[in-house]
Amino acid sequence: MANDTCIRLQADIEQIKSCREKLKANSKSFLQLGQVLALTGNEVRLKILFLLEEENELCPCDLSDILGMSIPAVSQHLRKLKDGNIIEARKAGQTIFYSLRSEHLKTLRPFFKIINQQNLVTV
Amino acid sequence: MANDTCIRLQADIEQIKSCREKLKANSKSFLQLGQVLALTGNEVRLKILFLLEEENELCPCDLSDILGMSIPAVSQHLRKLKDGNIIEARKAGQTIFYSLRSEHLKTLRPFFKIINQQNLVTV
DNA sequence: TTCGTATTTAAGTATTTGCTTAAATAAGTA
DNA sequence: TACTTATTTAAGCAAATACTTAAATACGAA
Repeated sequence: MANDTCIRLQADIEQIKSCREKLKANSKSFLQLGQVLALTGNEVRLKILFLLEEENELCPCDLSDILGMSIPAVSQHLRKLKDGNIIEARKAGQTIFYSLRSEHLKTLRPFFKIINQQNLVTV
Repeated sequence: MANDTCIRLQADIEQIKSCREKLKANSKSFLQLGQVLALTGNEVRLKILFLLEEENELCPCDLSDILGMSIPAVSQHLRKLKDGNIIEARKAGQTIFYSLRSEHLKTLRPFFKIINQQNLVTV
């Protein structure tokens, strides 16, 4: 950056200072929550998470069929969710079942609630 | 897509059908919520929303100063949030104050709650 | 061992994102 | 009127994203 003419003449210096401190105090939260929201902020992944909540567990192959997209595409989304510790894998023979991890349910539940509520309203 | 060998032999056809219907019934929600989450799934924008909740309203110039980034960069984030109907603008002379729109507070509140809770836990 | 199924990984590519710098608006002040 | 301040817009670009196809891995059955 390094360019442009600010801060404002009438800026409230105390307010700005206080805001900076709030950001600093919560920096960890912003990073962590931001990562989770970035993962859920994709329609395909949001659908996958919703389906896992509904069905308990699903495999890449079934998800591919449900979502109408290629298996590698689904697999890559699953990997991101797994890397983000939002889902976990259970192996059963040659099929792998994915399910939600309980740690992030606190964050995810409100989304599912909104989806289900809007469904009621819309119908 | 059109490639690859699925659906699974042991797939539960009824389950797959039911999942497809659930997605269809909620398609509007997935689109709308997905868009909101995509906007919040950026650390800078998450911070902006958090600050607007805390301070009620802020202008691009102050945000630029608080966040330590250029004014055009901030302005472009604000535009996205405004296009997504998450924030609104109030003009006061030559400065423009942005604030959260009440419609999406239902979606956003849980995030702020998580941020504040984690802060308590971490400290 | 060979074959088929389920999944992942890798490489390639078009699109999107988030910044930069420079220029354009818009509003108040001298 | 010209000048400063606050903001937006536009163009350019590097990095990230989300898919594609092809190849690799893992497991089970014949």
